[in-house]
Amino acid sequence: MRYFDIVFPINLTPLTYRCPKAFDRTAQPGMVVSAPLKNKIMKGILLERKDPPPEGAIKYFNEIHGESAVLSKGLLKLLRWLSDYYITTEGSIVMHSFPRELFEKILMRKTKKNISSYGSIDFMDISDDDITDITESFSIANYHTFLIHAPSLLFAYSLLPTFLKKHKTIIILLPEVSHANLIFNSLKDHCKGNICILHGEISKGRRSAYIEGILSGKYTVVIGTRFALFAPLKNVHSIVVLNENSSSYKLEEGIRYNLRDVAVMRGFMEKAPVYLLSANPSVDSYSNALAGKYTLLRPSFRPKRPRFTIIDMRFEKIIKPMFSRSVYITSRNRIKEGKRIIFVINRRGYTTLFHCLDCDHIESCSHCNIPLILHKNDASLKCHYCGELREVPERCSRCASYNLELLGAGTQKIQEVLRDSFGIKAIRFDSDTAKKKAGIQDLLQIVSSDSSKVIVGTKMMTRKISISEKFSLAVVLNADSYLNIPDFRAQEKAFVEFHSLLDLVDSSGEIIIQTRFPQNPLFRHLKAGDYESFVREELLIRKELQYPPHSRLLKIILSENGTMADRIIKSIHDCEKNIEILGPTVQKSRNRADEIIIMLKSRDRQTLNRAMKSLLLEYAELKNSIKVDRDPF
DNA sequence: AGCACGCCGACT
DNA sequence: GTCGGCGTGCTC
Repeated sequence: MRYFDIVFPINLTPLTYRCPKAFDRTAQPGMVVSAPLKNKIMKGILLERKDPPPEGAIKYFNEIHGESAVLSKGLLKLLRWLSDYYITTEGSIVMHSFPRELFEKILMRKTKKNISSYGSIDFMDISDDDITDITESFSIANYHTFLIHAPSLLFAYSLLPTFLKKHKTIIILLPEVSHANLIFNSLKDHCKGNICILHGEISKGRRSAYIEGILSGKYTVVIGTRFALFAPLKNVHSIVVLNENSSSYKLEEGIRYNLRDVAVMRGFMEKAPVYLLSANPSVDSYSNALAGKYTLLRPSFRPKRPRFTIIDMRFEKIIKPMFSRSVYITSRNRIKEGKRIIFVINRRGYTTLFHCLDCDHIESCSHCNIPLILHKNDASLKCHYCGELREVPERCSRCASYNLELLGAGTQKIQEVLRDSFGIKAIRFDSDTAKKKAGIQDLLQIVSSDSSKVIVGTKMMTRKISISEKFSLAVVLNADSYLNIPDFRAQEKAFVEFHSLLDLVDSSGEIIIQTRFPQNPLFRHLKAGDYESFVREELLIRKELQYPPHSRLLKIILSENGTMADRIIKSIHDCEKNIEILGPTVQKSRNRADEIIIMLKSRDRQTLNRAMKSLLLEYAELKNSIKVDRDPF
């Protein structure tokens, strides 16, 4: 008599079933079967069962669908690991992350339309001499993680054709849908119809066809976002994670894993090499490379780069709001020459502070307690966190004084300064203008049209503008807003933000950064283009403060207020001495009720896992209001 | 007492 | 996901 565990795509641990005699020879883990569950027949996946069957009556499963296993051994192992590491049931992982097409009827196939509206990029020619380390690594047919530090984003993308030549079955991950579409289009000509794309915006019909094609062996190259990593390929030869540092890989809903870490784990389970690829590697990955856990590969190609200029705002004369003398003069000259310029300011709206000169009161959001931003177009004060709108007051809401001043600047204000100073109409590119009916595609169209020379935008602009656009000058007007956020990754994020401007500026161009903290070592390393020194210095600071990667974090999110937080803290305190507890704090959210956050910090992950598992047992009746975030951002 | 409704836990 | 048990509250 054979027994199997079956995992159903519902939040449930695997359940044990008997294998009917007729399937004794054919049944194997990874197959899709139907089994009775609560008077219903439901589809699930067979898992291996090693322990003797549990006591009590055990039902038979009904039938097997398909000829062979749908999930490879590697994917099954990954499933087990995910449920253990992220402390959830196997069923919930299958429900959230595995293709639904494995269980549902394949929908009618629609005529396949190509994605054409998203454009494509021209890959650069890469000389074999520049990437000998990389091509040598191709001889490895076992698990190993390589971190490729590419000299530019275009170079990183341009490595893909080389990978496709060497590896037959390959998963290529990108952090965002738009990137995935772009690279899919660009790679199609390099493949012989064996490439498919999977992400949340692919229509159901096409997704079904792609999953079916992956199972039948038609598609061996899978490109995409989260869905692509769980593609049911039989044999994975290699996994490539592009822009591995991107925070978009970190999920903030459901099971909050970091796709990059899961990709490394799938490589391990499939015995396949994993390539993390970025022009700005994360400190986490880089430190793994320095520690010898990953192998660092650096192409010898060194492109000519634009130069960085750091402006010390403590001593510079400020001519216009946010415009130092140097920036004012340089931009005036470039505008005269008809050059293309981007201004980066990390704030939309008009002014950031509505400030009373008599009582120092700053108009703030009653819900989120952060300053409201003046939006001149719709004459309102807006909370950028919860979106609350308020009319612009004539008098201070605390002391009723008329003596109000506007402080700080956003994209609207900069647009106005550029108009008044240079008589030009700059394009505004932020989430306000991207949301308008014209939409982001139109905005990108306008940016690429020749008439648009000067653009003012937020971080969202620098991420969306294609790397085929080039500017001769980029100005970061308020660098300090990146540096002074209370996050142990603030320095790293800022470095990436400034460094990634290199991809948008001509090699003969210039990047100017205005700061009141020019002594920050980040700027020295940025100018020298020496990422490794930056990381080494950053790692020393994090070691001193015991932050990751020198420790592990685990975030507990409680959706129930009351005394629960205190009780939980006490339980952890009593059972684990090696865990540092931070909090509780209240997390305001724009679309959910307030949440209570408790942060746990420990040297090793096992301690955290142990504590969390016993905690969830102890508070089993409240498990629906306790969420866990491993390695939070 | 009888029945509709909603919440919550169990499902092998 | 979905069924059934159970408690609540309303009606006959």
